[in-house]
Amino acid sequence: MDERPRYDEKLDRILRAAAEIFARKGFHQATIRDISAATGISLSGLYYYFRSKDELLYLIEAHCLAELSDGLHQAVAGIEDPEARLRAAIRNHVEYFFSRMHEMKVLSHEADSLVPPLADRIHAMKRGYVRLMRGVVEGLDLPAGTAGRSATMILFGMMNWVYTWHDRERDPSPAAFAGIVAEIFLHGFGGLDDPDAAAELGPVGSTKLAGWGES
Amino acid sequence: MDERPRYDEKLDRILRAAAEIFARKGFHQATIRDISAATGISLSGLYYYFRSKDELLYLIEAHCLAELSDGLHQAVAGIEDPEARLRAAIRNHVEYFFSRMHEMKVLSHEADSLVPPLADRIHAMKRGYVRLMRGVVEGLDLPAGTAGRSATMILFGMMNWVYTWHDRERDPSPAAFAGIVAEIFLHGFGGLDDPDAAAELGPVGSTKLAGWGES
Amino acid sequence: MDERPRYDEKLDRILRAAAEIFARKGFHQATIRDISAATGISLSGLYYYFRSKDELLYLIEAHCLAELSDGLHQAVAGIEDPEARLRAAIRNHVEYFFSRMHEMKVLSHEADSLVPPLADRIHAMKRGYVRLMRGVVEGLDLPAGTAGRSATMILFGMMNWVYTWHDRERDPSPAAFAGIVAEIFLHGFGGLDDPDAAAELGPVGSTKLAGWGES
Amino acid sequence: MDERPRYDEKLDRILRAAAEIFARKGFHQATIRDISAATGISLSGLYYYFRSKDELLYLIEAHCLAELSDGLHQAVAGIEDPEARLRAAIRNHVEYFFSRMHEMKVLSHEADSLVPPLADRIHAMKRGYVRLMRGVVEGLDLPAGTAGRSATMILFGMMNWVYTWHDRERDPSPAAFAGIVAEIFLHGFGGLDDPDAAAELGPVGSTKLAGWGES
DNA sequence: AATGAATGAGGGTTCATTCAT
DNA sequence: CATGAATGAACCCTCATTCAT
Repeated sequence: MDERPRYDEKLDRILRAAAEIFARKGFHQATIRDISAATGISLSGLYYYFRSKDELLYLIEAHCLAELSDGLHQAVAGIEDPEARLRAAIRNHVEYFFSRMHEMKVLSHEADSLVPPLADRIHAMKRGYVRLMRGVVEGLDLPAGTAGRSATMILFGMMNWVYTWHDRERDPSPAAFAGIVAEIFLHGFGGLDDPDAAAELGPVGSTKLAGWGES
Repeated sequence: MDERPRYDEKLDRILRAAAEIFARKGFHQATIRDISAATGISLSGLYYYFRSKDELLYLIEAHCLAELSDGLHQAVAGIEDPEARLRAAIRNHVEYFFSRMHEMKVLSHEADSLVPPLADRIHAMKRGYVRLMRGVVEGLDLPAGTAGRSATMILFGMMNWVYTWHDRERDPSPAAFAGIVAEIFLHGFGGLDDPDAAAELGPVGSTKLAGWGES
Repeated sequence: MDERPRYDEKLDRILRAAAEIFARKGFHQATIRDISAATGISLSGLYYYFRSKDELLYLIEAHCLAELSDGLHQAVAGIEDPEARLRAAIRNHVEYFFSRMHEMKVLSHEADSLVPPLADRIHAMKRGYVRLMRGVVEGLDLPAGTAGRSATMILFGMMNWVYTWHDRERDPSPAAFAGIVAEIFLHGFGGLDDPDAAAELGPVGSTKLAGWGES
Repeated sequence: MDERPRYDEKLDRILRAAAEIFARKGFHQATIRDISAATGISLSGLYYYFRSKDELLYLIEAHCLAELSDGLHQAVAGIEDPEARLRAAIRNHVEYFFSRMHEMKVLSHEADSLVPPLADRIHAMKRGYVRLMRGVVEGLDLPAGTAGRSATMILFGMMNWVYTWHDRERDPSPAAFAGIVAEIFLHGFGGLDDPDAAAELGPVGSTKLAGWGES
């Protein structure tokens, strides 16, 4: 009576369609009717799978955060070297981000769109994930007094901002992008003269992005 | 005769109030009534100052982009050293961001909220500003083949993401933050053992942010 | 083959649960889901027992009216004295009302909630019952010209209104209430100095009624 | 900002139309569109005059209760004789009831349709009015121990039930009805041989009532 | 330069009911 | 007998916008 239907195939279809629409139009501009049209499920039929539009957003975000956290745990497991751990963590984040671009854009962009009951749960999950990542960052040999929090947030900025500018046909592949981010974060832009990393920076293409990245 | 009123004091009041509300609730969730209540100007009275809610967003964003670009030109004028130019450019961006946090959050967050007629003009201005910044980035001695575009976008991510996590009582001051960003971008996280930059990293405080930064 | 299942135990359970819910929330505010939750029978399973929500209301009302009429016939059978007949009729009505408070509240309150096909049958039954009661009223030695209809309706008002105010912990018992009604109707409020009737008027208690009776 | 527009002519028109519709279809079955159609005011235009459908019901009920209470105060002012006071109080109630039949039906029938914030205010007003009436009832020379509460509620039942059965073409006029109620309540049905009161009891006519009164 | 009053076009959500299994 | 899944038709309410004054 209180339980949602299990995470079955149909719910997954709905969640993916909704993520795509939320990513494209924004949560508040997207309508349940849009999702109905995209899935072929009637307006009221959708409410069998979620209780409210808010809960739909919650389901998308919670699912992603869970996968993201699981991935991070596995990615760093068994790695001792601090830099290697960080590279693995960045690679996990970036590759998951690209593999679930819609969902991650929504997770990044609609942080304030959820309200208290559900927002609290998402924030708790996010806090947990950030804490994990911060632990990895602070595992580096930090100069005394350096604030890991700011550094971690700057790292997230480097990675999460990607949804505003990255063009698949023109910009680096996920793996290359992860390498660049790690290199800049660890050694600065100068480190990029690594010929292997640089070689993966893609050629010029076309884009239809509206944000900062439409240069 | 067809022109909108000049940028007078009252319009400025409206723009600032609107920016605060758009930043807090998001453009689409904010209502003209909210702005009416915040400014004390009647609903219909507001329409003397802008033709539509979209134009209101446009006015806020255009004003900011103009100031941001002007600032950048002045900031780098006369500086020859590539690293010094970049530090100046970063400092200009970051300090303007903090001085107009509401407007810059809106500019960063509502990139897709404008539609064609007005969106085009904003995008053109943004493109111009990004090109300027990219020029500064590429002025560094870059390893051959390195993609300035990705590097520039990563730099913007480091800076613009700040609206999601920065807490004035807890996190670094604008100047300190600008220094950290420049240092990481140029020499990596290791560079932060610069005692002067590190010293400015603030102590722990309280925050009520909902995004990635609530660690 | 086309017939609804007989009035079996399970239907009775459904009817009682529905009456309680209809009484509490009102017919139109109550949902079939409420009844599903209250009975533990699935939404679609309920439709084996009734064809529509309207029919459900009909079944409740028809059942009550039948019992009410049967009771009245038996109550006055063999009584010759007009006043005694009236007292018996009132007692039957009041005691049945209290014994089936939910159903009788529904019958009293939802007179307009049924539509033509079913409404007609209920109205016919109600008419029959009212005619019976009116006959009893008019059996009294009436002053010439006095309208029995108005008097009968006033008597029903005295009795049926009870669902809006009566609090079991505070107000007279069904038997006492029936006595009071009969006394007032026959001899007026002055007649209440009958010590036996008056003695049964209950003490003050607590109530949570929302209507006229929450004094 | 918090105040509703004054009780002007247009609001009055809306309230009367709404009362008629609420009386006819019931509060929950009536739609705002019904009211829009009946008044000629657009759906959204109506919301300039009330904040919600609930508040609309509240406005109707509060207005009536205020007039009813004021009327009662004036009706009994300066009358010393207990029976005369009661007759005046009954007359006020009954005549107001008939003059505002729709509103009073709504007030009587939709006692549970309002929810906490607004319901509380209505209940407080109702309680005040009932207390007034009860005071008048208890002003009679009551036999020791007689419960004024039950008697008062029975009196209200005699009067309020009228909306379920009274047919203007067939049943007594308001004044006559008030006289009958007073007579029965004071001296019982036998008192009706008063030729003057009895003379006003109307002849038989047709009715389309669905309740108990369609005899 | 400003506003009170009004509106058309949705948007999220509910609900009685059905039907394949 | 019983149910999980689905749906069409509404319903309340909101909001950007307009226009007479």
